[in-house]
Amino acid sequence: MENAFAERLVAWQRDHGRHDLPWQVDDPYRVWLSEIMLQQTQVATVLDYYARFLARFPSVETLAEAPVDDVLAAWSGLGYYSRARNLHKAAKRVMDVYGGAFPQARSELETLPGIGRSTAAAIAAFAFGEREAILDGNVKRVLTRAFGIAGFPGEKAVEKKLWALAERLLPETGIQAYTQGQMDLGATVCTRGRPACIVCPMVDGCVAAREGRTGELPTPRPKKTVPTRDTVMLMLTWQDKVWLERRPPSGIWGGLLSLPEFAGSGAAEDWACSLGNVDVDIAWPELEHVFTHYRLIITPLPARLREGSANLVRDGGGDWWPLAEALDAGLPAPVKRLLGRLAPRA
DNA sequence: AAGACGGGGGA
DNA sequence: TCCCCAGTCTT
Repeated sequence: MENAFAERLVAWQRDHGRHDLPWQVDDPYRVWLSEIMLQQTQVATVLDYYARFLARFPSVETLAEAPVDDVLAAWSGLGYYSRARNLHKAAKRVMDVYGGAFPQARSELETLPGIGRSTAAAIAAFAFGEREAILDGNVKRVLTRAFGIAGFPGEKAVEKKLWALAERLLPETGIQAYTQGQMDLGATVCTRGRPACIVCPMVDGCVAAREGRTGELPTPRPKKTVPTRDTVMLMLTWQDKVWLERRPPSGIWGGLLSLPEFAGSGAAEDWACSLGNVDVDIAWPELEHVFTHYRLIITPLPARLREGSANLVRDGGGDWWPLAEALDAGLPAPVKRLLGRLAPRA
């Protein structure tokens, strides 16, 4: 083999990789089962389930003949239960279409339910020695770091680049050791949190190690657009005072003074008007406040109490605050902004 | 308390 | 074709 990457990896796998995993056997059924279990689950967790599952369903035939509920029961606790349903479907297909013998080609394995490109390649390589590239989370981490590939690997263009690279790096021989080596290196050395670059066989050419970027690579998934919540804040004034309420000690703005909130302007108006002679203004333009986990859209609704029950009560309590005093108290930033706009006319 | 994980299925 | 989701574990 002429590429140093594969050469080093295979040598490392021989000396430091894992050789005693129960699915490192010459049996496509066991290889397949392990690859499905390992899809979203780590080795340590899989070991137990794998042994029990195999005891209950020792062959693709017994699996195919079992009721799907039994399969799900054996899977119970592993999560992602569609994996178990697909496993059962695939077992039936292997029996019906292939007479119980797994197909050998990656392309054909890929047609079975629950088997995508990477899983198909892993089965083809481990069970049949086919020269196929895998691209699971471990490989993505190793490749993005070693070659300094930025951009979220789930993104189409980045993933395409990684697949091309993975195929280019494939050795001519020793596909099992090479494939296992990538998985082992990613799982035990090139880990997400604190990669052990000091013992890594690839550290010499590694872009991330050289440039101190192991913390940035692989590029994390872009933050989900945070959900949006809407609230109406009633800016109720009486003489030169504003009605404020103390927020609960925990949660957002815990313990701060804030304006009373309502789900809609209707609810806010209803409450305000129940207090007596109240003028409700037209709502002010919406105010957006961004938290780490959601966006809050605030509709400020100004209202003035002319006369009536100034000793009003709302659950959670509240008080009339002279505007100047309120502005000095602990207030959420957007509430302070709102009260600031109120001040000139108070 | 949030992100990782591979494939399926819906848009 | 692309994007979002799922269920458990790890950090």
